[in-house]
Amino acid sequence: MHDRIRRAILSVPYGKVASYGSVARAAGYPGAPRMVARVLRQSEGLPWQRIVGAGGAIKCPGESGFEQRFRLQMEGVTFRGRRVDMKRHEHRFTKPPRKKAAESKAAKARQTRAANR
DNA sequence: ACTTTGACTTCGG
DNA sequence: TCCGAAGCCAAAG
Repeated sequence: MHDRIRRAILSVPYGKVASYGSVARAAGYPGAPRMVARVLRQSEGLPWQRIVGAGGAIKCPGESGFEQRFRLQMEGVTFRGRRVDMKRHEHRFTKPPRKKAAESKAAKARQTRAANR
């Protein structure tokens, strides 16, 4: 399961961010955002700075939070006060490791809607 | 085997 | 906008 989460995190492109919840869902574990955080701490070599709290909030405590913010800005991510400007940098997952007809249909509908919007 | 804890989320006040 | 309570999952103690 760590792998799924890890891959989901790695799939977040440079200059974009994703919420713990999003990553969890994308990995196939909706309702387990806390594990995402756990993986981020244990596993090395991950773009941890791209993972933020719901609404773009920096959840890392102390210095880490400051560093995260700095790194994101380095990637061109803009901030709206204390949070990331999700309107521009929120990454939308596409659930790669999922292949059920119903789900891909739903995903497609979602993307269509997003495109229209 | 039980309780505590955490880089979370959502809902109310 | 900020703070607290409840829900939730897995790893540690």
